[in-house]
Amino acid sequence: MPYEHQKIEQKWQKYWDDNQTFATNDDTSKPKYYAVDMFPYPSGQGLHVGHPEGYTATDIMSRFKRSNGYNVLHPMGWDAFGLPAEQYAMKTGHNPADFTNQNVDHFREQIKSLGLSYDWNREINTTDPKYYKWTQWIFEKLYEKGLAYESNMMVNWDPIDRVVLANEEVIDGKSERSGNKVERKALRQWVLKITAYADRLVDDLDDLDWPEAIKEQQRNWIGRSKGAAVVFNIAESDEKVEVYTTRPDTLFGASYMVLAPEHKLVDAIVTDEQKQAVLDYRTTISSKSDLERTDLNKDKTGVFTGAYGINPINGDKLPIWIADYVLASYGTGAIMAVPAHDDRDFEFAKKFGLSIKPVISGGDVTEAPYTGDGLHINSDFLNGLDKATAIDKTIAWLEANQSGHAQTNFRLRDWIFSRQRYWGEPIPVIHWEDGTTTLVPENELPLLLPHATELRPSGSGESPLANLTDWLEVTREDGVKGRRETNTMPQWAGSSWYFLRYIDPHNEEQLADPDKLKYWMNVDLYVGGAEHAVLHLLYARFWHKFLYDLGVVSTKEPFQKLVNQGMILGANHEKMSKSKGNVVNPDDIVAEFGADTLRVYEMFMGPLTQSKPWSEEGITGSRRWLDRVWRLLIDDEGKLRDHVTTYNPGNLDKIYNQTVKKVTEDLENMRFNTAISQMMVFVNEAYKSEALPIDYMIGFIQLLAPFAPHIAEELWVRLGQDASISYVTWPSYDATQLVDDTVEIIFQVNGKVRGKATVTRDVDKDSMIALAKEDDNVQNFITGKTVRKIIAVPGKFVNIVVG
RNA sequence: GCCGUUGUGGCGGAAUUGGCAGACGCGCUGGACUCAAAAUCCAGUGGUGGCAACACCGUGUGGGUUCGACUCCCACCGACGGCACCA
Repeated sequence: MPYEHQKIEQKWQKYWDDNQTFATNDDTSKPKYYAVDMFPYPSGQGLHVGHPEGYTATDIMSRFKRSNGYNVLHPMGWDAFGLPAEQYAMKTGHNPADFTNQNVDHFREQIKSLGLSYDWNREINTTDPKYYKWTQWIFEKLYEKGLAYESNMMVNWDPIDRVVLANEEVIDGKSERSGNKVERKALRQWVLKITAYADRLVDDLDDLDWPEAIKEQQRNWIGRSKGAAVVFNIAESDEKVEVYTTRPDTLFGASYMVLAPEHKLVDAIVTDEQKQAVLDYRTTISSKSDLERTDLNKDKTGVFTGAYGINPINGDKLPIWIADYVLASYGTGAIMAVPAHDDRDFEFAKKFGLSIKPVISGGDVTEAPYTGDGLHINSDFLNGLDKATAIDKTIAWLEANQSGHAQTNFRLRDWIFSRQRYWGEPIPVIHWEDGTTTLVPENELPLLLPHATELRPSGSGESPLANLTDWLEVTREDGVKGRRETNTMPQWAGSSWYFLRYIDPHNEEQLADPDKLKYWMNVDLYVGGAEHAVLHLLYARFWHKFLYDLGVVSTKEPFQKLVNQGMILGANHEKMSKSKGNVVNPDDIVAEFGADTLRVYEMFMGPLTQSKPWSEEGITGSRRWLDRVWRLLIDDEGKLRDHVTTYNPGNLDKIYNQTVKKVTEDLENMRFNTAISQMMVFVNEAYKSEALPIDYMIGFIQLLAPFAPHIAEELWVRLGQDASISYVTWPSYDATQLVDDTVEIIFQVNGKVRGKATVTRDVDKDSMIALAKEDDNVQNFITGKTVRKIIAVPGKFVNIVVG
């Protein structure tokens, strides 16, 4: 009887469901293992072959840990709010909730067909009011602690359709949908003060078991820098400008100043002659995106304001310019320009004929800026000092003269938390006509998203919720009228804490039970795509730290170990996409070859963390191997083959024990591709053997089970074992079987292999050298030459150096 | 431009601590089975030369360290991903 994957996979999936094999309890007597996949956005496209890669990896680890006596929590859920649903709803006139639920059902069915050992009783959905009640609750806590505030922030604005656009909806400065030219416009937004946690978000990275590259990206994103704030008085004015610099030591070299065009002080200091030029300049840059202002335009632009700043250290009068290379959102939105020692300032100074004054020796600043270290010149009391000393001395001078102070800055900006969208968690806030703002009382949460039959833009830049007057307008007991917040939360909100809810998903009283949180946190393994390296992981860490401060969770960090799976590319080595026609649908693979084949193939393709191309031949190879495993044990009539016996002639002892060792170690390190390769070697050896000792077959099936659980369960019972394999103790190996009495050693001459010999394991150095010298081929290379040196490592090799 | 990742047979990849480069799979070649084919099983398979033993070349390129380098160091080139003119 051939290997019938469809029958077998259906049978065991039903068995696991009926027996609740993977339902997890809070048995705290066992060590715990918490494995989480980054939950998917249930798009209308359905599952992609990239999804099962990470899911299989965490599933293998979960199954492996169950066999090793761990209490394993392995859940799945849906990140189901999001822009595509809203766009689709606008286009078709449907409510996003309806087809989102259909998409979720489709995803669940597809994921279940892969035989993943999730505890489906813990399934969560970010759009479920029982879930988002707690998302709203966290927001309210943030608000109460002063970490959520309203502020005018720049957004992408379509001036004709009067809607706010996401960055991804803006293509070449135009709206993807309407084609209208997009402007930057300041709009009232809810903002979360993530910058209050900046130091901790950097410092606590050190203890995490994350890829170094991801940690580095987070550090760069947060961008902590140490420098100084310097205050410049403005000539013929009472105003002052504060600038931020990482190089206060170059203060004597400052030759002009630049304010961001949006800087508050510009209007106050601009002279009448320059007013029009400043206005015009602002207009030209207003339509530019950040990208256009920076990367796409290498040619520096700017306008003189007519005003001058006074350098506190030497009284120099410095012209004040505005230029878009200075950003309002970083530092103080103003800089002192030292063109001799900064690339950008140099370029700007050259273009506009501003003076360039060297204050550090080492380069030729008529040619290029010098940014290296060196002794200071033209700098009064700093002359002759190096960079570090001069920085300290300048800061001391600034502080003594009330002209500045040491300052740490972050590149990280506060998190714009509101979206002008319908399909998101409502922000539980009411704006009253008396000018006050209050939270929706905690006992009234969740604030439900009202059902909308037809979504229309509000026309005011507000979300479509502004059209729903019944929901929008509220009246207090004292008759004061109010209006609900029409902004909703971003998709990042629900995904910033979902791994906590899995721990206690049905709790109506609190976000999750503290004792359960204490037992299960942190997440021991978190797997997902590298595209979330910064934003999602940073936001989730921020919320977690906030919840830690509140005493809700007892750990500082949410994810102890993080692994990023690589991308699965199309057969042409390009990213899979509909337009390229290289998309592979996992449903087709499961139907034709089976889920076990898909799992084995995706794990065998290469290291989990690397991108690798899909191959049609590759998948058939994996299927062929599972066929081979089946036929090794089962004959044409569907019976266990007679050569599976209790008699052990010993010829498989070594390879079996090697295989158990290698697969176990590879699993511990998530090296799935080499684990599978070792099992293939074992099967190849088993095919050559007359007798197959049943104990070895049982052990082998256990090794196979995490990778290909359905076929493993089936062969397991056919080997006479009780169903099911999921919690059976992992096999061990006999280390004494791994060592041979003899070893093969190699003979080298000048580092090149010239011969080999088989010797007893405990052979000594001298006899190895003697054997080497006797070797015919070695003699070809050493006779007539002087032996200069001999290196011998017992049991490994002899290297004779001749010259 | 900057940052990150990455370069090994025809292809995916292995070599975990500096010690036989190419495990395993795909593909290809040959054999067995078959009337034949498919499937399956067995064997071979980095390149060049040689009947062979074996020799030379070979891990993106050029240098270096070392008895010995895919592995360590320096410089460069290509591919992929991300993006901040961050003062």
